[in-house]
Amino acid sequence: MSENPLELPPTVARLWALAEPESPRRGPRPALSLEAITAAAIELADEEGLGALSMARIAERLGFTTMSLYRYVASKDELLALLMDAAADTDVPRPVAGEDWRDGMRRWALHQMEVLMSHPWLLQIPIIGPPVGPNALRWVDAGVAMLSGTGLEPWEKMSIIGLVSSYALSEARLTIDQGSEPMPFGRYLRLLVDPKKLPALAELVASGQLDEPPDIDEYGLDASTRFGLERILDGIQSLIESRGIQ
Amino acid sequence: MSENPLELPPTVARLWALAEPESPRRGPRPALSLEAITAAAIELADEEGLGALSMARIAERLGFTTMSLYRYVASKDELLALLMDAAADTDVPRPVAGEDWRDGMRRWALHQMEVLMSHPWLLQIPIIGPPVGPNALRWVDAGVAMLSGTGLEPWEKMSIIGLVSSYALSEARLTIDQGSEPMPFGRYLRLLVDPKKLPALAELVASGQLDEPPDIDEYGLDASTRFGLERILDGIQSLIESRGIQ
DNA sequence: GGTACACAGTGTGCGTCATAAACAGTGTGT
DNA sequence: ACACACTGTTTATGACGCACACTGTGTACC
Repeated sequence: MSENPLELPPTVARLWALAEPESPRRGPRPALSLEAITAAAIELADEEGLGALSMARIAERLGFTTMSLYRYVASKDELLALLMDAAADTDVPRPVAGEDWRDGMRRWALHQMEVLMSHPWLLQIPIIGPPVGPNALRWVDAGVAMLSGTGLEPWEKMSIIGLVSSYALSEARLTIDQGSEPMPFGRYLRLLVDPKKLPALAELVASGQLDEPPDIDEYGLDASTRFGLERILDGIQSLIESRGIQ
Repeated sequence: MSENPLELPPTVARLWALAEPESPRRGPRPALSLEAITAAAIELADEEGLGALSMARIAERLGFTTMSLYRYVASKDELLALLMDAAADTDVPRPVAGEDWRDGMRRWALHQMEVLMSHPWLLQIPIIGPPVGPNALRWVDAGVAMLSGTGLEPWEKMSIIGLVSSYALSEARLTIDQGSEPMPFGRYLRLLVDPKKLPALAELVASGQLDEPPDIDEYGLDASTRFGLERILDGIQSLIESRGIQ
């Protein structure tokens, strides 16, 4: 493992060292690598979910013993952080000629949800770190690129990236969770909402609209998710227009 | 434990049974209660965080042995679901005369973030269920009440509640996580962003705006969080105005 | 070329965890 | 009076993350 000249926190240093090959050292050649470990872990999680992702199970899948993994990662938490970035190692949506910022941002968000939902276990990882891995920053850069030409301030662009990302994450999580819920939300409401105690909500329930089966699109998302995204994009558009640009 | 005439999933049934006293049964009087268990658990989590929240530690705090808790909850996961709803047992912001929908929604969101941030361990709970507990639905009802008079469709109101809630949750989590991060995000970017690989992001970094210390308000929130919330509210406003109401 | 050293991988064991199952005592129902 | 349902306890299990010591391997140094 290379040195840490930037004095980054250890996990972040390891995230970035992934991209740099090792120089030869004393001792036996490593038969394992961090890449192999993360690949096996992702495969296992994809097949059996986060609950199956123990150090022992990962090591077994690689044909090694549990403790050997600790030569490569400091802890399981560090491995999880590495997995989050590794799972984002996909093609990133880039601006297309003639496409406006809004269509670009929408595409960026939808694609992010798609990636998240292709690894549902990602959504259950109990730790959060800032999105500073190589892949995470590639995604951020692509999102920022979608906003070029909007005339917004740098800090505003960064906030927008955060807003849209967090929406993508929340909605991906919600979509996945609904898939395993024994009862649709609308039915819960119908059974539980007492008009005397919850009058505003009871009115919505009485409309019957909350009972309708979700209208699922080609991304696996429902109308509510699309609606929320458009509201966010409307809000950003409102700000851009107030700047008298575009 | 009372019966389940509505045929709700077990955890949801237990969430709502909290509000109904037990009729006398055979056997010794229970010396424990679900209320006592949840109160002790919240107290322990508030003091020591989610990591300290084992069944053994909760039982010890109550002066009982671990396995006794299982007379009251089916599993630790069920207890966590109950805790999520119990922690939301606070005063709920209600519409105020003369306040418009936008101010109401902002207040609703900010107050939600405040509650979430007062129990940071809530943000780390690895399971998600739909917000169908008694307290969760009280909050939802209050949010819906803020939207009365907007002329929006019931399903649209429900989507907006979801959008604003998920934003509150995301931002509360982000705020808490930043508090324990060894390095500010701006500094990570300055160290890691190579203009050749990440040109759009590098431009933002070069502006210097991402280095500025966060401007924290009385809710403990930064400018970026407030900005994102206003964009969401702008988007909703845009929709309401497009309906020719208000 | 020989020896010291750093390294990779293994084996062992620890403390902690959630929870199954059996047990003992308690209070009601018949 | 006895059967039964209930509360809380005890005992034990399998699983987990990871500390630490050990063995064998390949390089660095003299």
